[in-house]
Amino acid sequence: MLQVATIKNNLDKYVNGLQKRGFKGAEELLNDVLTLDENRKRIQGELDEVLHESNKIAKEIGQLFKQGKKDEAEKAKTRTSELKQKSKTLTEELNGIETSLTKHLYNIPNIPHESVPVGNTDEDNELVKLKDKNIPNLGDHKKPHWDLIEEYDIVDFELGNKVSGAGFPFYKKQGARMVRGMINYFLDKAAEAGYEEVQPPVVINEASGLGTGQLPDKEGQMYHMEANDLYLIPTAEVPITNMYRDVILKQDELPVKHTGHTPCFRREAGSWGSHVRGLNRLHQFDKVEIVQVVEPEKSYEVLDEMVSHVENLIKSLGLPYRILRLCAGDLGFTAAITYDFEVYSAAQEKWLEVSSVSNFETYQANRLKLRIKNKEGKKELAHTLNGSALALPRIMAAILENNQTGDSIKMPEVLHPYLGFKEITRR
RNA sequence: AGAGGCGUGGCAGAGUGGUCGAAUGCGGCGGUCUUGAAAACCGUUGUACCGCGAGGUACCGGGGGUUCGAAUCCCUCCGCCUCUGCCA
Repeated sequence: MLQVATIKNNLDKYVNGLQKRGFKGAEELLNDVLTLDENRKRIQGELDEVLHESNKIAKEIGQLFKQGKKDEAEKAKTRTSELKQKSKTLTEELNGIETSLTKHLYNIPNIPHESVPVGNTDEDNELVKLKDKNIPNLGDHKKPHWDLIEEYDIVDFELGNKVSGAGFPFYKKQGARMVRGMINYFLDKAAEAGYEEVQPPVVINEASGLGTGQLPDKEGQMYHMEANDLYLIPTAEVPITNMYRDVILKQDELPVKHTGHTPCFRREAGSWGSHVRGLNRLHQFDKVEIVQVVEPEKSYEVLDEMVSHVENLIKSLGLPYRILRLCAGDLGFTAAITYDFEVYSAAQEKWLEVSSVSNFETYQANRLKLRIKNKEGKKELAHTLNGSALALPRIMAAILENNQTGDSIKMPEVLHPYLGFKEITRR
């Protein structure tokens, strides 16, 4: 969430930033926010005065009772009724303004970093790096992964349909082992890079959803359990980042680096089509996430560090990949900048997004009330960042397709120790 | 799930209607002393908002209520503990 004071001091910058995103009516909305804030201050001031007055009288009454001057005390009571009425009115007015103000702020996205390219759709995303030399020539054996998984019996969508529904597959045999192996590999690599492992809950409350910005923006995209008013997490970002909600970090606790594996649940409402097949899009998938909380001055340096961590992971798996800097229009609600990683899946001849790494600057921290106490003892909002390292199903799809030989599917060497086999075979 | 108890500042722990933003201890910070450190002693030490400032307001798990006045009384929600029950 943006800070009112910052909006006020940088109105043009914020208007431009939102317009860059294609956000309609930015100027009007921001002006509304400023007006609401002005009103808030004014009413708060009036209320404070009224409360001051009635506090004073209440104290006097206390004194009078103590001195046994009951009559005078009773008389003083009558003076407060008008004040009470006034404070009630003002409080209601204030609550109304504050509700409206937060609602406005909740619905304003982050503004893009200056390096974010202009654009409206994914076609305007900027290609930062392309490593496609190792795209295999599959020749005669060029089966998409949805055929391969049936042939080798490693993922079962039918079974998933029966037990849960579409988009909830069973991984079987060497497929199940592959999932477990990749999770362990990714977690080990994150640990090597200094990320402390956590295993967070996979359900979150409303406050956490608001904290990282999934709510109210993505309300309809999360599974909601009404009986308990809890949500299934769409990413480990939510529980892990919310570990630091209402926290003031000391300098020596920084940087905060966490990694965690969780299943991720997404309703993907409205995003299904004929182009979505196999592992390309699921309602439940596994992901290893990396999260950092850092000082503002260091966040862009840290962003680069996270980008290269993800890049090294993909490289180590031997997959062709490209890195994109998302254009303003394609940027997530809370992000100031995002790098997407895509791997090339050679049989379906498609680039698949497998990671996105983002800097949220103070946007989440402001909602989370996540602050840093700096050397001078002053508190400032932290910067939060996160990235997928990595999301599994599409990685799996690319490995299966790119490494098929006709008789087997070769596994990347780095995974061998994690799998207990070097290739997937028909059995 | 049922019964009972509890939820106070970084921590521990007083406080059952006014003088309480809150005793006391520990911890933290500053100082005295010391070659240095410890101990001892002195001082200081919550957060947010408004205001140039003086100062004001709010906050004792969350929300609501009673009252001139609430940490204190009532309602409700959440959480924790104990016992009973149930169950990975």
